[in-house]
Amino acid sequence: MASSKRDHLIETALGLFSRDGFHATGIDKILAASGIAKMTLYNHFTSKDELILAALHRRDETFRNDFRRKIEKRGKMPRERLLAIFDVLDDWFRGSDFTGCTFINASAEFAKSDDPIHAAAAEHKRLVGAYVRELAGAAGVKDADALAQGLMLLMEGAIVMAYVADDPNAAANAKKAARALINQARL
Amino acid sequence: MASSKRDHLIETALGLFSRDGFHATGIDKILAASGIAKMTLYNHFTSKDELILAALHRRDETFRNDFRRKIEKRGKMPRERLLAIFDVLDDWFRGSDFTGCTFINASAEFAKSDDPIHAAAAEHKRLVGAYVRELAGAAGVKDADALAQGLMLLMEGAIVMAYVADDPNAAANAKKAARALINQARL
DNA sequence: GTATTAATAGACAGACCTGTCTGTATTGTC
DNA sequence: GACAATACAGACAGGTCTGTCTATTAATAC
Repeated sequence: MASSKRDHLIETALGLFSRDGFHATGIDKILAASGIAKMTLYNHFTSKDELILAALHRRDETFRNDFRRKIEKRGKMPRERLLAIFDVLDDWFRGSDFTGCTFINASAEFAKSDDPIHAAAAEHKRLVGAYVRELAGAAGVKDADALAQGLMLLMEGAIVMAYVADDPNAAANAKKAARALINQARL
Repeated sequence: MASSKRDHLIETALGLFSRDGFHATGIDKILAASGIAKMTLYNHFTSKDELILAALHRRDETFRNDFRRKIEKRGKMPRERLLAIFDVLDDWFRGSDFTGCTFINASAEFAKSDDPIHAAAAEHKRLVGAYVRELAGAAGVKDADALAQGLMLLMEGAIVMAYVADDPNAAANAKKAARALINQARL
């Protein structure tokens, strides 16, 4: 309970950062949207960057939890789950609140690779990749590393094509390519 | 000659936008880096957004020209060229000035899909996709559309993994997956 | 050589940004 | 009901941003 304001700030900030971008979202907008006073924010976070990091951390956790849960609900067999990835992406892309990958967007705005925000984005991708690797491993293919890397590329590519190029078939196309990769990985 | 200042502004702005981001690059930085007066800039462009659009247009042209030239130098056979895509990407990623895809980054900062800047990014991806489709068509596979879409996903995924996740093998991994897609597309 | 055009430096307005400060009100705890 | 912690509104400082304006200088054309 001690951190209900903190939570509310993180959630509000995350929504605005995702929708409008990080630089385009000022502290004042977050305060107005959340109805929280400025000093309360600076009581919980030392700076805007720290709030951004907290928001990304929150997003990483909820994203990966939801991702895993939805995939494992859609398929029981490892091979099904590898393909289910792209159905989950499809749902995500088609949602009215789809604003691309917040981590890719964060990396774009905080370009230096040693920026903590950029590093948080890299870590997110590493963790998602580890989960895909886990799924590929369970599928018992010959080279699970290579398959996982290939699927990860298709996933990230699908996000970009859906968001930047506004391609409504990005996830379906990626699923088709993923099927080819999985078939080729047999043995 | 009439537009040497204009050219210089575009080149300077493009470099700073790519390296530091669009919002993080103020007009004054561009002026200082180019040694051009503010009124000269606002004589050639009505606003910063218009300069951004001009810079993206320049980047689109040079990128696609270089891309095509390098690919067609690396391979003569259509199938070779499809794979050469990923060698060209590899060189790009390894360059010391690699800052991700300027268009993906622009989309992140100008999130609204009806923003002219976002639209310019979408158009760039469409044009690159058309070129890949052209290469796939020349390779005489069964479903050239599907192959081109699959390769495009791998390309965009490689850019993201190289830039966001700092994966030095992104292009090589993508090439491996591309080979699998091409092999499966036979006939 | 003179008229026109283009570029210059730099001040300026007005808006927005982050982060600090003050003094008051509200909350939860004992 | 008293005390401590938390949150409040809102002013404020100091900086940055885009875009405008002015007055001067350089280049170009006829």
